[in-house]
Amino acid sequence: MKVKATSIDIAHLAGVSQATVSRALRGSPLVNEETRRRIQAAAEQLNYKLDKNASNLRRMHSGTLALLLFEDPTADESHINPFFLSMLGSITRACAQRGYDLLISFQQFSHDWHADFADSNKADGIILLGYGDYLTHRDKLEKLVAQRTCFVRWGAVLPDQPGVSIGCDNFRGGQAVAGHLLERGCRRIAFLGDASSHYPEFFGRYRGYVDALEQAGVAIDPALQENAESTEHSGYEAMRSLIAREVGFDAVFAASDLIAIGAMRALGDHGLRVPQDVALAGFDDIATASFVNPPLTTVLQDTRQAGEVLVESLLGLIRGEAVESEVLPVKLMVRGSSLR
Amino acid sequence: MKVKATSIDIAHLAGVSQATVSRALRGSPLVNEETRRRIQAAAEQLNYKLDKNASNLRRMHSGTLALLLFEDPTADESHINPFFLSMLGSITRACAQRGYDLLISFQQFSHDWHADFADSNKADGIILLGYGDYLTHRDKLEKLVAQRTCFVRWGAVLPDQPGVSIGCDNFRGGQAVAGHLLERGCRRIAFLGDASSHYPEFFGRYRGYVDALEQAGVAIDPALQENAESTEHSGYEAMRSLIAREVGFDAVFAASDLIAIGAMRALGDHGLRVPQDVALAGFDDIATASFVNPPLTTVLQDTRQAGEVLVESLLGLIRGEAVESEVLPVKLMVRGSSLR
DNA sequence: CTGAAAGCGCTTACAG
DNA sequence: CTGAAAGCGCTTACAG
Repeated sequence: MKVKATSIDIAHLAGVSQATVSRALRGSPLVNEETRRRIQAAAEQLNYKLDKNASNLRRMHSGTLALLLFEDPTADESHINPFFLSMLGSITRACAQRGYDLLISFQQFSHDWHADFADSNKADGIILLGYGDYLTHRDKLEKLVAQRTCFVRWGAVLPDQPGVSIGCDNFRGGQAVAGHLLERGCRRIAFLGDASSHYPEFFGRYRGYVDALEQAGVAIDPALQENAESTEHSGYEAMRSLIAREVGFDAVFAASDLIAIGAMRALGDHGLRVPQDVALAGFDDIATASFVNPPLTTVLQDTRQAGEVLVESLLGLIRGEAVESEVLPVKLMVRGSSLR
Repeated sequence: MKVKATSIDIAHLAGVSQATVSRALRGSPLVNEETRRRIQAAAEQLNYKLDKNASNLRRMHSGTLALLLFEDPTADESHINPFFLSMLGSITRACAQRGYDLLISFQQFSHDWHADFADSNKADGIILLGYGDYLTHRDKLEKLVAQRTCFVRWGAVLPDQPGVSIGCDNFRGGQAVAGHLLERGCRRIAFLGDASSHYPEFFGRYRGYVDALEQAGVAIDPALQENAESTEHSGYEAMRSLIAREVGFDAVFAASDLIAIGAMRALGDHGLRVPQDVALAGFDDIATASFVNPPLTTVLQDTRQAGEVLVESLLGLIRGEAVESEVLPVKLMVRGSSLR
C-alpha cells in the first residue's frame, strides 16, 4: 500500500507548523508568500494530497452533491432515458466547474430511498431526477422538506409543491408543437403519453396541446389521446393501439422522443408514411431524434442550462439562500417528420 | 440548518458509552442483544445517521469507488455512447450491492486527469471507462501503477498492459459476425471502424473479421476498411465515403452499433436496401439496435456482468489480492439486418 | 460484554 | 504572519 504524506510531513520538510501548512495550501491570505512557496514545493515533493475525509469532517460539509436518478420500475435497466443521461452529463460538468464532486445512485421510485447521502454527511445536498408517478412520491418530498434536507428536483413546476423544482416549459412546448402541426394543416392530432396529474410533465405538454387546439377552434377528441410511458416499446404499443382503434388522425404528438421513435416504427409497420400520411413530433430532442428517418420534429430542452440551474439552485439552498422554482424555456426544432 | 444527532447523543439517551453505541450500530458481536436494541431505538428516535467522514477518516478508507468516464474530445457531450451509459448503470448497481458509493466524473482523454479521487482519499479505487486513443494515455496508466493506485479499466485485454483490464472478447465477436455474414453468402464484407493499435478494441474486432475471412479462404481487401469512431455521425460519413469509393461490397460490419446505425441511414440515402442489397451488422447491442428498421444484427456485450466484474476486481485489488485481467464472452445476436 | 482513551488528518479561533 | 491547541465524530486496541 502506498504511504500517504500528511500535512505534518510537509510541515517537517518545510520547517513550519502543521497549521501553517494547512493555511498555505488552502490559500489563506495570512501566509507569507515565501513561506507558501516553500510549503508548496514540499507538498509537491511528497506528492501530498489533502485528505478530504479529515477536511470535510472538520469543516462539517462534504463538497459533494448526490444525484438520485429514478427509474420507472417498468423500464428495464438498459433503457434509461437518454434525456436523463444527457442531464447527468451536464450536472456532472456543472458540479466539477464549482469544485463539487458528484455521487450518483440509481433508485426505484417505489423503494424506500430517503436522503441517506445527505443524512450521513456524504453529500451537502441532493438532486432528484427522473420521470415517475409524481403523486406516489410526493410525500417523500415532503419528508425531505421536513428534515430540512437541501434538495432540488427536475420536473414539472407546480404551485403547491414541496421544495424547489426546476423544469422546462412543458406547456409552451406542447403549445408550440400543436401550433406547428395545425399550421401544417393537420386537424386530427393524436397525443401519445399519459395526461394526468400523476405525470405532471407529460400533462403540461398535453395541456399546451389542448390550449393550441382550442385557440385554433379545433375540437378536442379524447379518443385521440393514448397513454404511454417514455420508452420506445411503450410508444410502439400505444401507436398500434391507436391505429387499431381506427379513430382517424393526420398527426401524432408524442410526449417524448422515445415514444415518437416507437410510434414511427409502428406507423411504418402499418404502411403509414411519415410525414406524408401522418405528421409526427416528439419532445426532448435526444441525440437520436435528428438521426431517425425522417428526422424528428421535437422540442429542445437545453440540458446544459438545466444542469447549471439545478446545481446553482442547490448550492444556493446549501448556502441558506431563498431559492425559487424555475421554468426553463424550450425551443421547437422543426425537422422532416412534420413537414407534409 | 438541521441539528444532527451524534453517537454521543445516542449514548446519553441509551445510558451507555459512546464506544458501545459505535459497536452496536456497526453490528459488532460483542454487544449484548438487549443493549443493542436499546441503542437502536435511541438511534431511530433521534434520526441518527453515521457520519461517513468521521468513520472513513478513522478507518482510513472511503467506502467509495470513483468512475472516470472518458469522452473522445471529438464527440459532443450529448453523444455519450449508450453502451457506456449502460455500463455506468450496471457499475452503479454493483457498487450499491456491495455497500460502496460511486463518485463519477467525466474526463477528456487529453486532459491531465490523474487519480485525484484516490489520492485525496475520496475513493478507494477507480474504474476507467471509455474509448479513446490507447497509445496516448498509456503512460498515464503506468503512472497510476507506479503510484500504487488501485484501478481497473474497461478495454482491450492485451499482453503487456499496465494494470488490470476487463474487456469483452472482441476477437471472437469479430469472428462471429464475419463468420455469420460469410454463412449468409456475403463475400465482399466491408469493415467500418479504426483498425490500428490506437483503438485496440476496434482492432480486436477487425482481427477477428480478418481471421474469419482467411479461414473461409476469402481475400482481405484493404479497400473495404474505412475508419470511423463510435458515433452515428462518423458511421454515416464513413459509409458515404465507402460508397463513393465504389469498391463494391455486399455486407458491412460496423465496429459499433452507433457506427452501424449511421451507416444504415447512409445506405438508405443512397437507395441501398438492408439487408437485400447490403447485409449489416454492428457491435455492442445497445438498446436502439433492436429498434432500428430492420433490427440490427450485432454482438451482445453483457454490461451487467461487466459491471460486476469491474467492481469485484477493483475490490479485490483494494483488499490487496492478486487480480488478473479478464476477457468476457460475447454473444452474436442475429436480427433482420443481416438476413438476406 | 462495556468503558475510558487515543487518534485518524485536518481547520480555525486564540494568542502572540 | 505564525504556532500551540482544541475539536470535528467516529473506531478500536486495551483493560477490566
